[in-house]
Amino acid sequence: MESCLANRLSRFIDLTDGEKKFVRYMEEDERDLTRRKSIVTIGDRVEHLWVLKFGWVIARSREAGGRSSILRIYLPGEVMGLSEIGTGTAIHSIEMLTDGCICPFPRSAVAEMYDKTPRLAALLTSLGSLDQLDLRERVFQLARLSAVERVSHFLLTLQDRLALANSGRSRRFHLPLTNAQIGDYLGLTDIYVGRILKDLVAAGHIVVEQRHVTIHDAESWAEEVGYRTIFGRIDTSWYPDPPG
Amino acid sequence: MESCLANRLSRFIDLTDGEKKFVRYMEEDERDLTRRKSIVTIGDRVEHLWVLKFGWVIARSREAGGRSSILRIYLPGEVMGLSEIGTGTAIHSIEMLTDGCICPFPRSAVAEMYDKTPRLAALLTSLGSLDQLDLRERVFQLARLSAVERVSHFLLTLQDRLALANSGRSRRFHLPLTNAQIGDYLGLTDIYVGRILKDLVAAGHIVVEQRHVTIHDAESWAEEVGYRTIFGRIDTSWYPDPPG
DNA sequence: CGGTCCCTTGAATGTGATCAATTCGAGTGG
DNA sequence: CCACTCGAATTGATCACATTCAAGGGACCG
Repeated sequence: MESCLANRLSRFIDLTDGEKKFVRYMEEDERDLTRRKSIVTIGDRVEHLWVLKFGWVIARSREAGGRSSILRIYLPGEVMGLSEIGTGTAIHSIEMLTDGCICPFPRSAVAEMYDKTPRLAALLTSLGSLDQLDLRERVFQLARLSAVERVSHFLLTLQDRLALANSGRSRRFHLPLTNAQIGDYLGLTDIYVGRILKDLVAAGHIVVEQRHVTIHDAESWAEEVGYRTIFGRIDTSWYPDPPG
Repeated sequence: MESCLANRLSRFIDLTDGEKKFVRYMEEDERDLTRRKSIVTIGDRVEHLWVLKFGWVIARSREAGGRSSILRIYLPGEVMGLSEIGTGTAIHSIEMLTDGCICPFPRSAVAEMYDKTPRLAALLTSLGSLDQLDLRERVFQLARLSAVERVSHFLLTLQDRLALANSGRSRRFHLPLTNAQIGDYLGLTDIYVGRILKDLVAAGHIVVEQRHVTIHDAESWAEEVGYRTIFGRIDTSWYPDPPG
């Protein structure tokens, strides 16, 4: 099974042959992109969704006054473009954070899904709903958590998400973001992010070397900063039966 | 047409008879609720979606340390529960902000929609996508805007959203939120919200009396604080054809 | 009348931003 | 092998936006 989407979706439901075929069709097209390469520019019409095969991708808002923030970090296996499907126009940009590979498939394929593979359609709806939960958590964090808490939650969440992507939690992971980008994600300045990371290292929570982070005791750290994972399983009980 | 959902959906597509019937079925059940009445408590299983017929509703996150924030304000005609559909479990609470009326319909009805009224399913997907856009904008605002800008954007956005709900923009509207609640929505303290509102009044942007706000010159104010509406139309071009 | 809820005002405090200078490191070209 | 550059991390000093704490006032309601 070389399909990373099938791989990911299989965590939730056992795909039928028809569904597998459809997934393959969605991943038919494949594009390798290099770091900083733009996928969507603000104002673009968006006629596709994308599966991110590997690499990291960010969605960013740019606004007046040079202020902008990173709205979403996409990890391998995730579906990109769900927030643009409604309007068909990008109000945020999407670009490669690292080298990587994406599989575009037309938005109209979603219409087909309703008919041919309704469970996949339901799954896509569920993924959109998870994106909403993540955004809500971020709203809370930005609104009510201190800078230290935000950085801590950020790293702990990343560890959890990477565990999902790589099917296996590891204490050490690659973090291809600059301090400035972390700041854009968390609503902080690059300088302050640097100071906080230094403090966290001093406190013995993490080790940082060459864009790699090692988390020492995730459990107790999570406890300390009030972090709890939100990646509960998807509930498929309401899904329609697979055809055939 | 007394159905507010049908009313709302009709802004996007002309409903067929079959679709109208389905919408009516979704709104069959109807519950009047009073202010502060809880609809969903954190941890609840969520087997329904709801259409808000009238009144205001808020989704709130509660966390350790008494800190919490308001994640979503639902206005009449909007669909509630889209962020819970994926996990089937509430990690945020939902409660009435004012007296109002909601129409619950089972999540399983969505599965039916894929088959019977795929365009409604697509519309629901689109609505979820709009919710994402709104959340993304809020992430940006919380991350990068000053308190004055946040309050300004908040009021201007509300005016735009109410215009959609009431089909008609008006300079004056009811704002059933306390300063503390506005603060929970914007990541500020009640006290500072009060000060800012006072400043905005002094600057001649708004008038506030008895929980009612009048916006003087929305255009120039929006210009001044860099606000732009994100409520672009829904793009239905990819929707499947209606059956029959 | 007391009680609750909400808004208001003032003064002090602190978290995180801002500004500016330096250091570090990887890559490049001589 | 050594200069050079460019991007990023670091450090110190200062500043300000928003919070916190505390007290008082107004509206509503039993």
